[in-house]
Amino acid sequence: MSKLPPMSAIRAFEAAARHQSFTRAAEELGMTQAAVSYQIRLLEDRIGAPLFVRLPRHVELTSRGRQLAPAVTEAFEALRIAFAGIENAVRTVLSITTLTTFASNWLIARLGRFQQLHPNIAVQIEVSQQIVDFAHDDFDIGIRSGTGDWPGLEAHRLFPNQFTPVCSPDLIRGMELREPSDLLKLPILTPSDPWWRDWFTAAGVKDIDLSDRPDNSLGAQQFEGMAAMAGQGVAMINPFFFPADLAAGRLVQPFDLVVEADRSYWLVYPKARKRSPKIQAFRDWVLSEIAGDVETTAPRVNRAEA
Amino acid sequence: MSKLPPMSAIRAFEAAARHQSFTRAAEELGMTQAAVSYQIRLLEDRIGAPLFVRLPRHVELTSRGRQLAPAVTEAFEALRIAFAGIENAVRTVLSITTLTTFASNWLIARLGRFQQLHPNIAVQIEVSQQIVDFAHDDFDIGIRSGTGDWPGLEAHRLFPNQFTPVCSPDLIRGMELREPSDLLKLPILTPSDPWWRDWFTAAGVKDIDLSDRPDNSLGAQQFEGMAAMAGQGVAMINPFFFPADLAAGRLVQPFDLVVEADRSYWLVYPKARKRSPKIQAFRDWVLSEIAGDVETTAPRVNRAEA
DNA sequence: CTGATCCATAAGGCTGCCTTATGGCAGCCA
DNA sequence: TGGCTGCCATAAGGCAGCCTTATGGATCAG
Repeated sequence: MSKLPPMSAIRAFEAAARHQSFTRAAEELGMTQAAVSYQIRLLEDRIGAPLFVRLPRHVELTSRGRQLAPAVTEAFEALRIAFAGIENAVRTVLSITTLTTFASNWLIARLGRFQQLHPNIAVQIEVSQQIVDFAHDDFDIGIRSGTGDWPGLEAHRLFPNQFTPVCSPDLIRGMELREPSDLLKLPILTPSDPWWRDWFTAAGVKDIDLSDRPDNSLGAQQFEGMAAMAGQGVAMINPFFFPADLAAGRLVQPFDLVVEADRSYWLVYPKARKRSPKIQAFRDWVLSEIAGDVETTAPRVNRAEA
Repeated sequence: MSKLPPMSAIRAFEAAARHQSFTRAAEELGMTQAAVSYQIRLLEDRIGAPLFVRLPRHVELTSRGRQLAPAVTEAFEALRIAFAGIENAVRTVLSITTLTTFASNWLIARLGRFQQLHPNIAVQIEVSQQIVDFAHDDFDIGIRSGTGDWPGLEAHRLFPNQFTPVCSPDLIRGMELREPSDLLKLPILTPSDPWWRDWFTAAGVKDIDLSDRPDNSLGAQQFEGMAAMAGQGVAMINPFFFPADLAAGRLVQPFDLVVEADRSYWLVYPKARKRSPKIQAFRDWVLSEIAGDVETTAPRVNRAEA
């Protein structure tokens, strides 16, 4: 394969051929006329034949120049289109990899507001339970659970991974719930969830056995919460997923006790891409949404056992 | 029009994408792996998104890289083809602009030998009476008449522009030609040629009048010479155009007197292209052909009046 | 004849790019 | 398991390629 002449020279030629003018080409390329003249001279020396005929006050392509110019311009046009496409995609497509829980319980319902704020950003969401490696997969933003120490990643804490039982106020109206164990009198939604055991343990109720209770396994906390609001029972949920319902009283916490894992939800992205406008836009939006959320009451927190 | 990223970076990307390896790309481009890494980093920063995923022991294109690579490779392939075509044409096509006389009386008949010597060089001949400006028209070599002082052009003197009467030996067999004026007893081919007047003047024969003689105006000296060889009369020709015929005696010079203009035939080409192999080949061939020609006798020369 | 325009050329400086050197990482092989 | 190897990242440093500035020539417009 014959080696190409220096790219900068080809580029100068392409612009000069299009404009039929070194001066105009220099303007387009953001350099001086002398530089274009130099580059084209370079290319002509390399090829071994003149590409431009120098006439007073203008230049014309020689026959060889005319032979070369269309192909070169075409190639550059293809490059321009390709890079414009990429740059456009980079600017307007925001790809997010997120945990299922965060997607279904928080993100999906609010994404519309983000899109209204930034109608020119198209959001692509990939839901995945395993933490993706930004070095392996090319995502802009990730939502993940952990302790926040990922090297090379900028991490913003969203909210803790914590749980507390909630139910509809109607379900317990007139009931006297003095102790956590009183909850056992009520229907338990998804009793197989290990958080139930952890919560009762933290509440001082040991060795409860929920195994004989009917288990619906609704799958997403969002559904648990909805079932709870419908008065079907007590759900073990992360209150951060239901700030509005808790604030409005559609859901109530019979006990303040909240059990918290040492892992939190984090929004992360590569440190190197901190300046990307779309990343900033999404990060700022998520953080402001959450700031709005936590204007609900801050519950008492107990740390879960490892 | 969005500005393209630096060409050197695009080039590095193209090679790296093809090889799926920075090291291999560096080899192809004749630089180090570090340089390729630097250039690709540059491009990624410019675009604002990674193009390669760095994995242990190899790299892979990201989705955006995969989107970009084919278009870029295609564009470069087009450039490679275009430049290969030009370089091939420059190497193998030799374009000559030549005076009509030289073409018809000297060059055409001998060109076959040059092509045998250099079968890979295609010769393009443009015949033109006016001197072309190498700055205006893109010729490799010119044959022109003059004094040899053309700025910017390398000039090789081929032979003088000189004339002398010649005829077939049969035409004058048994005749006694003592003085130049004796030629007037013979048929004069193309008596309207001003060289006749000049020659007779140089020979001391003043005020001849050839205007009443039949004028065939054969047009090319080659035809004049052929007519003379056929015994049809005396032709005024440049002996350098008939070295072989004069050497073999098919044409004879009744008088040694040769009239010479102050202009000669020159082979010229731009000084800047002195190193071009095809130009060297043609120049050397022409000069050696002429050196072979002038092994004929050197005639006595008189300078023509201005 | 003067000014404007466009290109060529020379001189000079700077910075962009490349090289060298080193380190990390992971697969490979014994 | 541990050394070896292949591949890439990164830092430091230097050099030359390239660009700018300045000037001149040529031509055209007015």
